Amino acid sequence: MTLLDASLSISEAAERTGLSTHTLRYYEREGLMLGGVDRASSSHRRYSDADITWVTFLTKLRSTAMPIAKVREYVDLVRQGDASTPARLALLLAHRETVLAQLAEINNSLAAIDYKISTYRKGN
Amino acid sequence: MTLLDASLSISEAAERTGLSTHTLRYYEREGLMLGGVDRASSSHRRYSDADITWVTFLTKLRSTAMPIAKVREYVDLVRQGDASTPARLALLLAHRETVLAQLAEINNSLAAIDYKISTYRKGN
DNA sequence: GTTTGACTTAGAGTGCGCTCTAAGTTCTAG
DNA sequence: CTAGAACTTAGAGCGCACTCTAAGTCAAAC
Repeated sequence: MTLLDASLSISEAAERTGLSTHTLRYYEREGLMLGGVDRASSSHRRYSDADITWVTFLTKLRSTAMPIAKVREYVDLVRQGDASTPARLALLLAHRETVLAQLAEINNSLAAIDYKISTYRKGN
Repeated sequence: MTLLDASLSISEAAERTGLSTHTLRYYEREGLMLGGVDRASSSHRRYSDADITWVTFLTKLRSTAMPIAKVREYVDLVRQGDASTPARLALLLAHRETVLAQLAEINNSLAAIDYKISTYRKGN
């Protein structure tokens, strides 16, 4: 098996993505990897650049509170090939709206917190 | 018992705060109410304006991902009276930093999602 | 070649924040 | 006065996203 490509062990992949090895395996079990992750020596995982790129994007979806189930929907669309591009676009646009709503709510709450901070600074 | 004050039943309080009655009772059990909630007829809860104001602020803390345990810390400080004002200020300022970090991360992820959206629009 | 540590699996366990249930009590409308 | 809705409690249950465990296999260094 050539290791000349940029493939990584699971612990290296964990380090590069900021996830734990447990979480990487969990995501794979949950069907969140686009294709199967390659195996070296027919057992240890080898993460390709494409795998890392995908996991990185996946963490962007997760960090904007996309549920695992919706990530899986997206993955299923990707697996269906080019024909699903409009559906993927629609899914991401819908998610974008929920992210904007999140941001609005957090900013709104932050304003209330800042107001309270200002009252404490003034000495109540 | 006078009902001339603006006190609300738990279902009215739920409606005004956007929480469920279950959640309002849960918060109370968890020690997140500043004082005990008044009781009418020695059993049913009556929420005062101050209670509603507090619950509203509490939801701002929660919607910015402050854990229940930290909200309780804040509540405990409030119960200690004016002497705890500096500690409360410090707690809120620290939380403010985590909120700013949250916002930065979400915005960063949103940029990646927007980029992906743009590739789908261009036809990959 | 053997040790040490990283890897494998299936499945159990955890922490958080609710959410619901059951059995009983109280309020309100007619 | 009575029916039905809303309330009470203590405690069990749930959904999500991990996180860990156990028992075993594999690999890199000596």
